Amino acid sequence: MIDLKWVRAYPNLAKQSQIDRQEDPAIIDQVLDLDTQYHQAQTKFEETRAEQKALGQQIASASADQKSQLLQKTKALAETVGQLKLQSENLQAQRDALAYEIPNIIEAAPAGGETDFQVVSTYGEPRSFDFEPKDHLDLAEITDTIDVRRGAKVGGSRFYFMKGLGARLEFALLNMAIDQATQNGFTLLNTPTLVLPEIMAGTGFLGKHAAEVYKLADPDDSYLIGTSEVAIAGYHKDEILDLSNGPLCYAGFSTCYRREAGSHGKDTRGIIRVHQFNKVEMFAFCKPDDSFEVHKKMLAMEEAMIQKCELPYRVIDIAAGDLGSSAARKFDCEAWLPTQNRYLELTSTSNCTTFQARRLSIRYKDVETNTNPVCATLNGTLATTRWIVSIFENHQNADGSINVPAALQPYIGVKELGARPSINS
RNA sequence: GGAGACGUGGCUGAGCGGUCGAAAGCGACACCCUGCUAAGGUGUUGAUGGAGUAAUUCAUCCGGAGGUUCAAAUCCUCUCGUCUCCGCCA
Repeated sequence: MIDLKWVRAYPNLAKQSQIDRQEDPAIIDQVLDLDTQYHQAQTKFEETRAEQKALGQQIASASADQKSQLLQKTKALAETVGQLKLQSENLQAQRDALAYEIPNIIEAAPAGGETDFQVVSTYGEPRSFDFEPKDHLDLAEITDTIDVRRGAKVGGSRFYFMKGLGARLEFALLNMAIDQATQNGFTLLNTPTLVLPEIMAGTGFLGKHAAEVYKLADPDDSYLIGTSEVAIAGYHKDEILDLSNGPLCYAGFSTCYRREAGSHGKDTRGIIRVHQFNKVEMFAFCKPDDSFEVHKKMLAMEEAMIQKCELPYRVIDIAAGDLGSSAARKFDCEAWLPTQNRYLELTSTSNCTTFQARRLSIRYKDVETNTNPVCATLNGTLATTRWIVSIFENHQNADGSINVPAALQPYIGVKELGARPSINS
C-alpha cells in the first residue's frame, strides 16, 4: 500500500506517478477525499467516546441514587458511540479498499508502457554460428535432458521432467546461485510454497494479477506461490526488525507455480514459459534510503551470475506502465536467444520501497529518532530453471551436445552434456 | 483426525468487570558513585492514529474476530497458533 501521509503532502507527485504508469490519476483525489471524511468521522467518535469513558468513571464511584441517573445518560451515549464507531470504520474500510488498488509510486522509471523500457547496458556479443543452431527443445531431445512430452502426459501442457544431466544441471545452477548469495551475506531460506491469503495479498499479487496465481480448492484457502518473494516478504510480517547491522538479506529457494493465464500461444515450445519451475530469489529488508544501493547490488549479483554462465545479455530499465503494482523500479537482465533472435528475460530485480512492508506491517527500529518506520523491500532473481534454455542455445555444438560453462562444471562434474548415441549416429 | 493445557509490553511473568496501557523481575537507555574489570544507586523505557510550533492531549491496541455490559485483559461464542497425550503417517 502506498503511504497516505505522503500522498496527502504531495498529491501532484502521486498523480504524476499514476500518469507515468498509464493509470487513472483521479483515484488520488478520490482516496484523499475518503481520507478526509474518515478523519472527521474518527475525531467525532473519539470525542464522544472520551465523554462516555469520563461518565463511566463517575459511575464507579457514584452513590446509589446518582447511579441510576448516570446510567440512563451513559446508556444513550453508548448507543451514539456505537453508531459513530460504525460510521468511522466504514469510511476507513472504503478508504483502505481504494488505497489498496493504487500501485506503488514509481521511482525514476521511464514513463510509458511495455515497449518503452530503456536499455541500460549490454554485455557480450551474440555468438555467430558456423552451423544452424538448434533451439533448446531440440537440444533437450538430443541430450535427453528435458522431457516435455511426458511432462504434458503427467502434469498437462507446460509441465516437463528434468532428466539425467539436465536435472543435474538445474541443481548445479541453483547451487552456484546459493553459493554466490551466501558469499554475499544472504541467508538461505527454503520456504513454504503454499501461503495464506493475507500473505499473498500483502505482497501485491492478488490485485490485477490474481489470475496468475494458483489457489487451492474450497476447504483450503491457501495459494501456491509464484515466487519465494511472497514467502520471504511474509517471513517478517508484523515484526520490527533490527537493521543496525545493515540490510537483512535472504536467498530463498523454492519451487514456483504460475498459471500463465494470459499467455496462451506465447512461448509454447519448450520450457521458456511453464507452470512450475525452481528458483533462487534474493530478498532484502532495508531502510528506505538504502534501497537504491541494495537494488544496485542485487543487479550486480545477477549480472555476475549470468557472466559466470557466459551468456551475452543486456540490462533494461522497465517502463512505469509495465511495472507490477508493488515495484517502484525494476531492472531485467535478458540473455540472448540465438534461435529466436531476441533477448529472453532471465532475471528481474525490483525495488518495492515501502509498498509491501506497509501492507505486511514490517518496520525497523530507528535508534536515532526512537521510532519504528516502515522498511523497504527488494527482490531479485538469482537463477531459475529458465536459464537452462539460454545455456543450451548459446553453448551448443554442431552435434547437439552442450558445453557446460566453466564456472558450473564443479557443480555438475562434467564438461558437456553429450548427444545420445542413438540420435547422434 | 480425537482429548486436554495455554496464548498479556523486547523477554519472563502478575492481573477482583470500573482507579489497567497494565504489578514485579530481566533487558535496554541516561545519569551518579566506585582509581581498571566487576558490582552498586537513581531515573527513563510499548505501538498506531488524530489535534497542537511545542510542552501536551485524545482515541485504539492484552493472539484474532464477534457478543454481553453504562464499563471488558478480566464474562460468553467462534477462530487461529503453541504445547502435551492418543491415532495416522512421509
